[in-house]
Amino acid sequence: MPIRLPLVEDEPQERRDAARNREALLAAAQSLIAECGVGSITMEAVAARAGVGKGTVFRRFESREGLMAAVLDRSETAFQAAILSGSPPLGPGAEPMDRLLAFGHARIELNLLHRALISAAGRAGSRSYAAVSFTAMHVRYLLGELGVRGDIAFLATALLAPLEVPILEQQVEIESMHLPRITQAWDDLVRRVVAG
Amino acid sequence: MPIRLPLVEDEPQERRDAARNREALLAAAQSLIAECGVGSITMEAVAARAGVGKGTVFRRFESREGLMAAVLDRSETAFQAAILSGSPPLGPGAEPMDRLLAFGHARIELNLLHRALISAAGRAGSRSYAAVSFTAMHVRYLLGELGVRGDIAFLATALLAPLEVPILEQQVEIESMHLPRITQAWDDLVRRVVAG
DNA sequence: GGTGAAACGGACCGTGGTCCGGTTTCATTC
DNA sequence: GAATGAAACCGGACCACGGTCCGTTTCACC
Repeated sequence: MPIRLPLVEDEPQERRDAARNREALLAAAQSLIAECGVGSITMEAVAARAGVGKGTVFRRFESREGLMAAVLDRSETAFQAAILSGSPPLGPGAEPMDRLLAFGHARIELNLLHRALISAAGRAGSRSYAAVSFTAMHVRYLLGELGVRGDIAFLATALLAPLEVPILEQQVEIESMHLPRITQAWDDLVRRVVAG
Repeated sequence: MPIRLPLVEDEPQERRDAARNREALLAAAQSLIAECGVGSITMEAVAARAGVGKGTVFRRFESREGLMAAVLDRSETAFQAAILSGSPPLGPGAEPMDRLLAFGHARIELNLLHRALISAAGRAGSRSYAAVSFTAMHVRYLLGELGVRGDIAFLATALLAPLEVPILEQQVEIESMHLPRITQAWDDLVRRVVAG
């Protein structure tokens, strides 16, 4: 029997039933979302499908937003992996400008694809510390590589802000903009910002 | 007795009791918000203070968001008036660039000031058709005056997006940016976009 | 198998939102 | 200026769902 060494990132140690329940809950949530849509699933339904009590759901995920954020996390992780170690131009190896534009296009499509889930995740979701951090850091890094002068942290935020779900939704639904126009206009914005 | 001519903007005619109740509800909401904060007031409390039933609140304002949006509307109207007919540089008379920068600064401060209310108003609030329309139209107009080429509708949105409450909150609370830095960085963004 | 800590579950609560029978208001008519 | 009828409004009981609480059960370790 292996002795459990207390490593650096040794979290408070998740019990086996807890881990099983978390997996069951995530799977239940995912399948229910696929069936009924994000908006019309209830926490009680998720708990029932996972075969646990409602209290357990809130113990694991804090809130509805927390659960949604956890579900969202899977695809978001894949996206991060594509950036960190995927193929160019999204991944490393391409010119910074190409990477930046590729990033924007991917982000737009992803945000539109998961907009219901992202909205439901609210502040716990892509806006959460880790996700914002990663996304913002990546854009900041690319802006740095491009030799952009000025308040890079704010400029990164400014480039990302129009890609956020509420704004994208407004463009698509109220202004009747379509995807090609948005991506093209965003490219133009990037070039203006980079050109300085 | 004056004959009621069917004017162009003749709405379905609000009954006197309905008007009275709407005023009472708005006043009640405003005072309750001032006392307890936006987050902790309930629709029932607003109804009680206004001396009406809960059903009436929802009849008049559709939803919690709708009520918040209605409360917000007052200061928002004043802001619009300041732009349309106030003194420069916010109002007409100044150079377009000065007006644009003044607009941004005012918008930032207003969004931070009313952030709780704006968030509570959600999609029914400053994001609503009329408000977005006005704000976006004004920025588009100024960009046009400045001779900016390109997709002006998108560029206006892109300039406005980083001023939205969730992003502003993120900057202030997580990134620890302070107001002067934000306004200065936004000015820089504007100049880059206008310079093309 | 004993023990303490952690997780479980479902009854319970508060609040946003709906519904519908009763009431008020207002234009019209006399 | 009183009667009238119908549309609009009112109110509070009611519902659904997110979130909490706490007695009970399970787990990991000894």
